[in-house]
Amino acid sequence: MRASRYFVPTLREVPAEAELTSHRLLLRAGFIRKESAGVYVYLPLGWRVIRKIEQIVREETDRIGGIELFMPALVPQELLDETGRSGLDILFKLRDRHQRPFTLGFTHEEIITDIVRNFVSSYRQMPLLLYQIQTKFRDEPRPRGGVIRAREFIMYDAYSFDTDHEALERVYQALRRAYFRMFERMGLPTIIVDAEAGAIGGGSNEEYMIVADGGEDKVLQCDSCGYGANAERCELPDPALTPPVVDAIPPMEQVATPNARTVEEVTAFLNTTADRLVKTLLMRVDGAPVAALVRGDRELNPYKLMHALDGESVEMMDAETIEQITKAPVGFAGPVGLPADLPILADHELRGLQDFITGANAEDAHLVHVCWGRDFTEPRWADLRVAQAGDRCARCADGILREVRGIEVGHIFQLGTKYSEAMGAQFTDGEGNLHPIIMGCYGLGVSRCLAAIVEVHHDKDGIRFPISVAPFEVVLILVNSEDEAQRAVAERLYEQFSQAGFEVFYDDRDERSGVKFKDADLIGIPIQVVVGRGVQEGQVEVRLRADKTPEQVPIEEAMARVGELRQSLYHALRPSEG
RNA sequence: CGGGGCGUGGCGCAGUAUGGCUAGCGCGCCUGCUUUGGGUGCAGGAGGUCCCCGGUUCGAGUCCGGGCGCCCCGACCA
Repeated sequence: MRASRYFVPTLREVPAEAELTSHRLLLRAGFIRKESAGVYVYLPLGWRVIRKIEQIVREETDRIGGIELFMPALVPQELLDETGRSGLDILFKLRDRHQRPFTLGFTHEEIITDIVRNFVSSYRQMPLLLYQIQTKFRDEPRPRGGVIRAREFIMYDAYSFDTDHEALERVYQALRRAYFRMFERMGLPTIIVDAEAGAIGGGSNEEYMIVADGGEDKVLQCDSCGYGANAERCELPDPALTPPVVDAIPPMEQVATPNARTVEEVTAFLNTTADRLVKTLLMRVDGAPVAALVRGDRELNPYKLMHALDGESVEMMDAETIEQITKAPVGFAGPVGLPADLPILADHELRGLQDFITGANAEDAHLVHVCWGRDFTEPRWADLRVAQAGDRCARCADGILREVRGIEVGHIFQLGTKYSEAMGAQFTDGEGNLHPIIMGCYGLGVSRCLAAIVEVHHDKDGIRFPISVAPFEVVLILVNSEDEAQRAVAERLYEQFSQAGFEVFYDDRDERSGVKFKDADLIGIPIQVVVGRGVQEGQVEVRLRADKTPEQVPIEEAMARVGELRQSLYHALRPSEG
């Protein structure tokens, strides 16, 4: 491709809207352009990268027997009604001329299940692994970081259909390995972590994370066994604390704490520390009220509460109900004197704590010297609090968790029968009995990968693309476009490289060399061939974007040398397993 | 949804407090000359509903009211 006839709108100055490195570079290098909040144009260079990512994902899925199809972006709302997802607040909704409601596809479990329930009815038709690469629409509350979190984005989504859980486990593991291969080929170093399923639901699921400061997710990782989990999921071990002896503890007493509601206010007023305090959070799990207790300096993980009760949804209780149940304004709830039928769960860390302070269920009052077992029924113990850096690992004896930021680039789920049961997708087994199909789903953010790649591979001058996903493999820079000798050599090399099947971007523009060098570095094409004054001695310069150490090469050997470099760059990105 | 910030040629910004003539600057763009190994220099030029609507005023980019859009932090998140 000749730069003089291509479309690369690079910018010298960074648009004020961009904060994140990858966002700034993608805008400056002319890869993307914002159309609206979270809505982007992929300009020619950006689109080439997207297509390379797609191709890698295709190859790796096809390799394990995946079959590509393409589903509509317009999803009839009644399909989502079947699974109860039509009310999600992130849906873009619209109506056709007959007022029939539609949703723009935010993920495609319902569509694929609809297809499968109509065409798959026998165990002989499975296993089946279908996938697509398509635009997804989600009306995110807060789009962020360019294409990191967009409202319209490109996603790969695969769906597996099997007759039993062993087969699901097999295909899940196959995808799990295929994902690692995909990310390695893109030059993305990922870690895999346990995760929450969110609105997808189903059974076990894992996320692929790129460790990067710009990441949105908090990830905890064990320094010893490597166990990793999204902070919203991360298990903590039961510290198995021995309860203190209650005999010597003074009787429970109510003290006035005027206007002291928050942990900070109460501890300041009573001149104590937050770890002497027990927070009582009133929640609803599947709509049913429940009280959750965590130490004053800890944070409740609502998902853990939900899982402890085998629930499917969790929310904070509204203020009105709280006041009804505690007979006090919000901020003074405590476990003592709550209705007998209200379940109370406590974080197992609290087992080692007696003689604590807690809300009195009365306005402007707290209780001190409170003991469970003595002053209220012993609660049910569970892992309820949010994990944080420094906590012990739940999976090994002596590991300590550390915290990193991560960009979620993939998420794989064992769905089980959640969708097949809701939508009546059944098959007949060898004995003629009907069963719900066992499903899995597997998502990968294609456009988010573009941002993640830049987030990982850049320096002060611009992007440094791994060759596998670079918009072009080689940039050919004609230093002085007025110099006939240089131009002749560059034209000849361009011709040869193109003939030989290299993806070459030939900067033949009538610009000063500085402009071309700056642009080449910004755009990040991995191999640079500079045709400059060296042509007088019959030489051109070959160098890598990554280190820019120049190498003088005779013109007639340039292509062979570039070929070697190209091969070694691809070689470095070959997948290590599977 | 809560908090903060912003909206002026393609990009980055000044001007707004204290209303006043043809709305400025840098980059980019066009023309000519110049320069040609890291965003050259000089000269000339084009390009603007000052986010929108309404109001106050002799006069509004600037003041008042309402709305819209965008960014960041948090909540949320597939």
